[in-house]
Amino acid sequence: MGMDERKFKILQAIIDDYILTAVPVGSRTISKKYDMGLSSATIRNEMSDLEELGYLDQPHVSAGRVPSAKAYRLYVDQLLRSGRIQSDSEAAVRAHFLGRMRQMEDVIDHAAQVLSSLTNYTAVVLTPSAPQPHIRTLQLVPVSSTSALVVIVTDSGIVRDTVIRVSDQLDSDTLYAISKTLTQELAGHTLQEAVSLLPGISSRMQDNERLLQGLSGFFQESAGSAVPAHVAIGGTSNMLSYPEYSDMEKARSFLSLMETRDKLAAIIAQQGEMAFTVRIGPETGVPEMADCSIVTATYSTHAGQQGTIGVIGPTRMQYSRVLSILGTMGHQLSELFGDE
Amino acid sequence: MGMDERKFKILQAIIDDYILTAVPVGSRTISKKYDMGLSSATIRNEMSDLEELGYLDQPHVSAGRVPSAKAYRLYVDQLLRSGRIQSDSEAAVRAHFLGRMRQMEDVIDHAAQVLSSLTNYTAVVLTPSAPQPHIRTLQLVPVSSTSALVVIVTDSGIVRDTVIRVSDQLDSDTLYAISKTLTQELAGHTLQEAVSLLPGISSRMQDNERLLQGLSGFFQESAGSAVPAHVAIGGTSNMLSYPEYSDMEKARSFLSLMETRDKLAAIIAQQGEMAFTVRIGPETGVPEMADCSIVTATYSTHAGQQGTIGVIGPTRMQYSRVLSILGTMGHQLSELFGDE
DNA sequence: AGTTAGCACTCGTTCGAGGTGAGTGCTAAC
DNA sequence: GTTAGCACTCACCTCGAACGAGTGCTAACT
Repeated sequence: MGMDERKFKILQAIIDDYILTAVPVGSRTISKKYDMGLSSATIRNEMSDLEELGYLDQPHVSAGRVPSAKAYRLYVDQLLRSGRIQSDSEAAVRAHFLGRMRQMEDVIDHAAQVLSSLTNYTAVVLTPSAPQPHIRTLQLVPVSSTSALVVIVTDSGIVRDTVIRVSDQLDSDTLYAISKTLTQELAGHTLQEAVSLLPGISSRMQDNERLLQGLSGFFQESAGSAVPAHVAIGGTSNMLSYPEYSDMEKARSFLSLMETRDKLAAIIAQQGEMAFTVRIGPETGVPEMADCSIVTATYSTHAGQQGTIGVIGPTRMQYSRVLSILGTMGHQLSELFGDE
Repeated sequence: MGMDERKFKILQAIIDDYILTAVPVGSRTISKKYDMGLSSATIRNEMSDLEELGYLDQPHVSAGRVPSAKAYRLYVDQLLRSGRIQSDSEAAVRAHFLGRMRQMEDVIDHAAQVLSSLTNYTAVVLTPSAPQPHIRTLQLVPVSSTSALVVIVTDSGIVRDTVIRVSDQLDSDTLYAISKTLTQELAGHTLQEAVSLLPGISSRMQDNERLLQGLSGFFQESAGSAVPAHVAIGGTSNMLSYPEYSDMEKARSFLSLMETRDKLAAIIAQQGEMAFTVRIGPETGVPEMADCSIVTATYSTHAGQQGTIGVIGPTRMQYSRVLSILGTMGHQLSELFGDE
C-alpha cells in the first residue's frame, strides 16, 4: 500500500477542509463538498489507509480525521515544490508601504502589523542579525555636561547608540576630535576587535578613563548580544480567535512566550539558506508551540545582511496564503532596505 | 439610612474578600472569616442596605454580593486619604534596578517588566511627553555617502534621531561644521520654532536643499507627535489568569487594545496633577475596559518632565498593593532620571 | 478487483430532570 | 438593635437518555 494520486487528493481535501473549519473531517464531507466522484465508503477506506500511513489522526473512534504534522509537511513540501506561490496579495502589501518611513525600526514595526493583519496570525519581524558588524563611523554627541551619546554606524546600516558618562571637561569640539580619532582607528574593525584596540588608543590620547571605559563596556555588550537589534511583533491577539487556543492555559503560555522577545527571536531566527522555512508542530522544537507552525522568510539589505520575517499560527495554517504574503513582504523589505 | 462606621467595615471586608477570591461573597463568609462579632443575619441586613446605597451588586438573587465601581471608588479614596501607602515592596523594586542600564528606553522596558511581574497585572510605562521640547544639541552623523543620521538632544534628555538624505558632497567635517552652525542657531528653541527658523539659516549657508528639507520634515514630524517617544508594556498575558477574562472575546479585545500602542498611550497618559490616579471600570472611559481599573503614577526627570507608569487589572484589583508598588517604582525612576 | 450500499457499533454532544447548597429575605423572639 | 429559624430562589453539578456524526465491516454490484 503506497501513496497514490488519489490518496494524495483526498488528503489534500481533508487538509483544506480542516484548515478552514478546525473540525475533524469525516468521509461524507469529503465525498460531498469536494466532488471526487467517490462515495463516502470509498473515501473511508482510503482514509483508513492514510491513517495507517501516519497522515491522519483520529481524536476519537467516532470522530472524523485530523491531519497529522506529517500530512502538513507533505502538503507544504508540495506547495513549495510547485514553486508558484502566486503573489496576488502583492497589491495589499505594497499599499501599506506607501507612507514614507525612515528608520528601520519603524519599518519593522509596521511590517509586523501589516503581516499580522493580512494573515490574521501572529507576525514577527527581526532586523538583520549582523554576525560581526564592522564599524563604519563612531561619533560622540554631547547630551549634558557629564554625559554623551555614542552613535555607532556599522556596515549593516544599523545604528546603535547609548549614553555614557564623560568627565565634564569635554566640550563639543573636543568630543568631535575624539570621535574623528576613534573613527579613524576603528573603522573597518568589528566591535569585538574594537574592545581589544581601545586600550592602545587610550594611551595615545589624553586620558579620558571614564569615557573609554564606557565605550569599552558598550562595545562588549553590543558584540556579545547575538540578539538582533530589534524584534517587532504583531497580532498576538489574533491567536485567541482560533479554537485551538480556547484553552486558557495554552493561550497564556503562548502569550507569555511572545513577551520574552529574546527567546522568541532565537526561535524565529533559526533560518537556513532557504527562501522559506516551514516548521510544523513538534518541528519547532518549542514545547509551548507543539501545535503551532512557524513559517519564515528572509529579506536582505544592501549590505547583504539577512533579516527574518515570520508568521506563527496553528498547525492548520493557511500555508499557501501565508507563504505568498511572506514572499511579497520579503521582497518589499529587501527593496526598501536594498536601494540605499 | 446613611453610611456609618459599621457599614463601611463590612463593605471593606467584602471588597477585600472579593479581591482575593473573585467570587460573590455572602453574609456568612463575612461573619465567620472576618470576626466582627455579628451574626450573618445582621450582616445580611447591612448588606441589603449597602446594596440599596449602590455599593453592592447582586449577580443573581441567590448569589452573594459583588462590590460596585462606586464601592471601589470609596475604598480607594479611603486608601489614598489615609496616605500611608507603606512601601514594603521597596526592596523588591530596588533589587531589579541594580543592573546598570543606560538608555531610557531600556529602563522603560525593564520597568514595565518588573511592574507587571510584581503586580501580576498588565503594566504600561510611558516616557515623558515633553509638550514642547527645546533643542539643546543637534548633530549630523554620516551613515553612508548619501545619507546622514540626525541626532537631536532636547532638554528633556530625550534623543530623537532619524536618517535623512544628503547630497553626496558632504564629508564628516563639513557635516560637523553644519551641525555646529545649526546647534548655535537652534539651541533653546522648540522644534516648532526650528521649522520656521530653518529657511533663514538656509540662506546663510551654502545651499543644501536636500538636507534642510529632510530636517524640516523631521522637525515637523517630531513636533507634531504629541505621543510620547516610547511605550513599554509588560505582562499582558497576566490578564488571562483572571477569571474575569475567561471569556475569550473579552480577552481578545483587551489584548488587541494593548497592541495599538498609541491608543493605549493616550488612555494611560490622562494623568492630572495628582500623585496617583485611579480610574475604576466605567471611569476609564474605554468600553473595552469596562471592568478594568487603571492605576497610574508619575515620575519626573531632572528637566521637570513627567512620565507615567500605570497598571491595568480587573476592577477587583489589589489596590493597596498596586499603589504601594507604583509609588516605589515612581520614586526609583525619578531618582534614576533625576540625578543626571 | 474496485466500488458502493447497508448496517451495527462507538462515542462525543446535547438536553432535561432532579438534587444540592449557598445565599437571601422575612418574621418572630430575645 | 440583634439573632435564630425557616421558606424560598437559583446557579451549578450530575446523571441518563436521546441524538447523530462517523467509523469498520460485510455483502452485493459493476
